[in-house]
Amino acid sequence: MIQKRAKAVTIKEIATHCDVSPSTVSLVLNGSPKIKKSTRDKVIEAAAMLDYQPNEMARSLVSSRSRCLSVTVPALNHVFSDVYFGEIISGIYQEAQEAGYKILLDIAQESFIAEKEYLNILRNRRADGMLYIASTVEDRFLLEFEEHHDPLMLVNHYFPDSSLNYLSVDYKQAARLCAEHLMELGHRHIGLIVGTNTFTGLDFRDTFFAVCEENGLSKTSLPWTGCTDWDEQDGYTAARKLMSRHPELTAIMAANDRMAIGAMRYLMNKGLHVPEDISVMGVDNIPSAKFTTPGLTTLKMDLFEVGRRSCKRLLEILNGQRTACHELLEPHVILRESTGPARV
Amino acid sequence: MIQKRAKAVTIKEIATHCDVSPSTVSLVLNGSPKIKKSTRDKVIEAAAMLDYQPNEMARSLVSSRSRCLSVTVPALNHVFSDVYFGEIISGIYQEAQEAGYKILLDIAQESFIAEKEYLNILRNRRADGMLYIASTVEDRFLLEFEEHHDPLMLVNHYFPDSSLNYLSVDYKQAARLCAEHLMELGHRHIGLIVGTNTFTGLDFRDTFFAVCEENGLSKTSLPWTGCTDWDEQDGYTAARKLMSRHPELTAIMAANDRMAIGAMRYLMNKGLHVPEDISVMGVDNIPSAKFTTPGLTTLKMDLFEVGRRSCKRLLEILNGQRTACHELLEPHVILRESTGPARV
DNA sequence: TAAATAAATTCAAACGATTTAAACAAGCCC
DNA sequence: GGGCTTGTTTAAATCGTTTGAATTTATTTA
Repeated sequence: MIQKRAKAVTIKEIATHCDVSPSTVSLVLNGSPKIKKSTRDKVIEAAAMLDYQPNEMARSLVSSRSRCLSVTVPALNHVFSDVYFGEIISGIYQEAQEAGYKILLDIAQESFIAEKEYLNILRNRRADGMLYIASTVEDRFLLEFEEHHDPLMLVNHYFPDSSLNYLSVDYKQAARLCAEHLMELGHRHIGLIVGTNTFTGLDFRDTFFAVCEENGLSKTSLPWTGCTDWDEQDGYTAARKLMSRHPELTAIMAANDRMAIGAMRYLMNKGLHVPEDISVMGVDNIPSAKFTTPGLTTLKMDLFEVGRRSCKRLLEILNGQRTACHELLEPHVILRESTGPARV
Repeated sequence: MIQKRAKAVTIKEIATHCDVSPSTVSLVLNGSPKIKKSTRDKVIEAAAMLDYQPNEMARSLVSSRSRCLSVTVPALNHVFSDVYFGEIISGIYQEAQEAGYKILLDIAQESFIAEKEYLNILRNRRADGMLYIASTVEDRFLLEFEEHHDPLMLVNHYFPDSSLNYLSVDYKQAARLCAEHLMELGHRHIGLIVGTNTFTGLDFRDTFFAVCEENGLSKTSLPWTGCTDWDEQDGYTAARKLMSRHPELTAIMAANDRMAIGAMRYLMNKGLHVPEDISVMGVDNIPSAKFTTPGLTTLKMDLFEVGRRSCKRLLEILNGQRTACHELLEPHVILRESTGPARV
């Protein structure tokens, strides 16, 4: 037994009330200039009085535009609890809201992929466009969008050798900034903790090593540990692994702040002082990075802006003002207390 | 110039293809038992072959159900970045997804309230029901729902003296557990940091004091500071204020973990040791509470479950299996290292 | 075999808007 | 007064489904 709702005021009722046709009401409500002022006023007043709300379903049906955007995130554990995604979604929301669009949330879990829901959301007109945040290297299904050329935007990641639209922080540049910061402080033995399940993660790793080697560090003084969850626990475990095999390390570079925080926790548990004994650097500049003890040196990626601008670009594509988007944003170093000169 | 999309396969095309009427196709696709097996198979095969996807807009229009739920959060700064909301939303998503519902995101910002968007979302059939997470005491507009009796659920908060549906952690019980834990450790001078812009926050404060006083603590040994953002910065500032006026405090109780983390940061900056010099306790058990140094003693609220169950109840209401919901969940103490015996 | 019943399918009217082309009225010119 | 504009309004088609009533076809019964 489905609960029945009080039926809403329709355009037809306004029409009856004003003694005009439904078409006239529609025209007025859509601001057509060809309706006489007196009629217009009459209709507008009636609409306000009856508290008319256009039925969005009917509207979408005839216009085949739902004024909704789908935001999809990978199926990580409690994914919305991750500030990383939160910042991006906040940015997307702001831009969408200003343009009169609603946000439809989705998680790319098994059934989502198996049943091709990622295609269907656009096909069945639930959403006009799609923003896919931070896929993993396994999300190859996204490549299907290449042939279907639906309005899709990859947010803060990309697929190498594909033509899919993306807007992302420049992770190669990020790696370069991190490497340079640590080397300037005299570090020659740096342990890297990085997620290896994203293309941006792999880019970060490869570029980080390349820049270090350019500056004369040897591969053997650059141990690293890969992981997949990108969370505090990952960082904690990775730090333990690195330190047990390489006690000579004077710095740990984590490819995001949550892992850096986990690593820092491990080091302090072991009685090491940060940064006197060992430096720790993160990436993302999440809000809590400012409130760790010591404060975390990190990279500001402005994920909010990444979200906002991705959404803006997608809307431009939907409006035909643009056909593609391949854009990178610059990160910046945020200096705090967790990095210092290498111990001698 | 709006981009035009390749028009999708409709029920009519399947009909032509199978040489039956559109009605027959619809009936088959909705699993009606009154279609002959041979016809049924023919239609199903054709639908699969043509990769048919029902147009959800058309569907919603005729059924006046959108199979969407609106999730609304208060207009805090970058609200989706807050794990508190993230956990709840994750829980809501899971339940909704299993029931075949989509999630529509909203933020209760100025325009949302001024333009009565909160009513319109349900009126214009964008969503079938609404979940409103953690309102503030100022969100009195929600009371309008009382007379309109739309399917609304307040998630992890409530409005006193209203009949609105809610499902929330029991914050009075939470306050009791916290007070008892600290007093068992011998604390007699406890500073409280709490947001005063929510009813649950006010409940927490009042109950906390009541329990302490029941156990013989005097009001003067229980200073407190109110705030509104519930974040690390709030906790940091509040701790400073408390400690400068009341250096005799041996414990600080923060009404959520983010504020506790901020407070802890302040105390450590001042050279105080937690918990030897002063204990700190939080509420929520957010993931990073486990990775602070020292680990944060807190209350597990299971916000994911709060979200999941709120959504479940709302769906029950929508399905007519239930008419109201007023439910409280029990919190539990999570012992870590940030609380210890009061210094003497 | 005709009539009555059952099963399968189709018709046609919604649902609530938008939009194009047609209708209508008024004013002007010749 | 017929023909032409110009300015307003409206009828009717459309969007893609669902659904109760009507119709067709098949099966059973008398």
